[in-house]
Amino acid sequence: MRDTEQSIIDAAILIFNEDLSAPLEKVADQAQVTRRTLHRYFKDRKELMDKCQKEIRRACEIAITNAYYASESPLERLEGMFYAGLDCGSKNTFLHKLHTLHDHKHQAANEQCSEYDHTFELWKGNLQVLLAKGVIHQTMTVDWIHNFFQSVVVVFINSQQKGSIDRPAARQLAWFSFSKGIGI
Amino acid sequence: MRDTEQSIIDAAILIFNEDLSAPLEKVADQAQVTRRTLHRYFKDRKELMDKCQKEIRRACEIAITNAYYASESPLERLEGMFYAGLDCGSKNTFLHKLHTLHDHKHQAANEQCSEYDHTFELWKGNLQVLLAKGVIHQTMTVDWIHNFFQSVVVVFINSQQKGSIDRPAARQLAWFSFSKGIGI
DNA sequence: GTATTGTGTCTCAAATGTGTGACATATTGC
DNA sequence: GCAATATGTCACACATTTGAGACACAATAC
Repeated sequence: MRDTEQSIIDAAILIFNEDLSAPLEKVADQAQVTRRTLHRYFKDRKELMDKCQKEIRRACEIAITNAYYASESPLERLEGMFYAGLDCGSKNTFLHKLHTLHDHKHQAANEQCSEYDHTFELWKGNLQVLLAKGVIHQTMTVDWIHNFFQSVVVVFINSQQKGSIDRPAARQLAWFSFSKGIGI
Repeated sequence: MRDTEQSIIDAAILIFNEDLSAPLEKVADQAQVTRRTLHRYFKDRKELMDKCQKEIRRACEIAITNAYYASESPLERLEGMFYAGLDCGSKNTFLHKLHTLHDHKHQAANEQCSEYDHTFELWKGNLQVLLAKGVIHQTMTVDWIHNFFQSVVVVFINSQQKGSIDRPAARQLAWFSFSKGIGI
C-alpha cells in the first residue's frame, strides 16, 4: 500500500516535464489517486516540486556515479554515463529543463542550483578530460555537449513513447548520434 | 503602433513553449502589454494558441521551402534547410513539442496534425532521398532524424539564450553535431 | 476478530485565472 | 490642434484550481 508517495512523484515528473503549470488533478490522475490523497502527501505544489527535484537528483546522481566508477578509461566512462543518463529518462531532462528556463537565473548561491551543478560534476569533469585529450572535437564546449546530451535523451524518450524503435536499438542510435555529434 | 499582435504571438510562443499552461498574464508581461490588451487581440486562450500555430507554420514553411528550392543537391538542401530550421528557433521546437505530447494522438484527420505534417514534408522527403542514397547512416530512421533535428535546435536556442557562444559559431557547432550525429 | 492506517467522497472557503465593460490616457495620422 | 485609434486602469462576474475538514470504507497488521 505504501509506494503511493513515489508513484505521485513519478507522475508529477512526467506531467510537469510536459506542462509545468498543469493542475494537480492531472498529476493525481496520472498517479491513479485522488487529489485529496495527493494533498495528504504533499502540503502544496511547491513541496511536491521540491520532492520531485530531490528524487530526480538522487536517481541521476546514483546512476551517474555508478557509471563513473565502473571504469577508469575516460572514453568508456563517457559511454557508461551516457547510457546511465538515458536510463534516467525524463528525470534527467526535467531537471535540466528547470535550470534552463529563460527567466531562470542560475546561481551557485541558490541551493537547488548548486545541487544541480553537483549532480553533473563527475559527468562534466570527465568531458573536460576528454576535451583536453583531444578525443572530443576541439570546437566543442562542455556546456554545448551537456545540452546536446540532454537533447539526445529527449529524442530517446520520444522514440520510446512512440514505440517505433525498441529500446536496445534506440540506445545504440542515441549513442551513435551523441558520440559522432561531439566529434568522437 | 501596430505590431502589438505580432509581439503578443511571439511572447506566447516563448512562454507556452516552456510552460503550456502558463497564465495569460505571463504572456502579456513578456509582450510588455496589459492582459486587457492581449484580450482585445485574442478572444481567449484557444484563439491565441491557434494563431500561434498558424504563425509558426507560416514562418517555418516559408523558411523550409525557400531553403529547399535554393539548391538542387540533396546534401546542400539538407544543410540549407537545417539552418532555416535553426533560424525559426523556438517556433520550430514549439510546434514539434505540441505534436509529441504524451497524450497527443497524432492523426492525419486532425487539421492541425495534417498541417504539421505538411510543414515538414519537403524536409522529410529530402531526408528520405539522402537515406536512399546512403549518404546518411543506414540505421537511422526519418523519425529519429527529425526528432534529433528538433533537439539540436533546442541546444542552439539555449546557447543563444545564455549568450555564451555567438550566433555564427553556434550555427556551425549545431550543423556539426547534427550532420555527424546522423552519420554524414 | 479489532485496531490501525490509507484512500475515497463530499464539501467548502480561499486563491488564482479569465473575459469583459466603462472610462481615462497616450499615441498616431492628418 | 483634432479626430481616430491603441493602450492602460479599474472594476467586476465568473470559472478553475487549491488546500483542508469530516466521515465512510477498505485494506492491512496483529
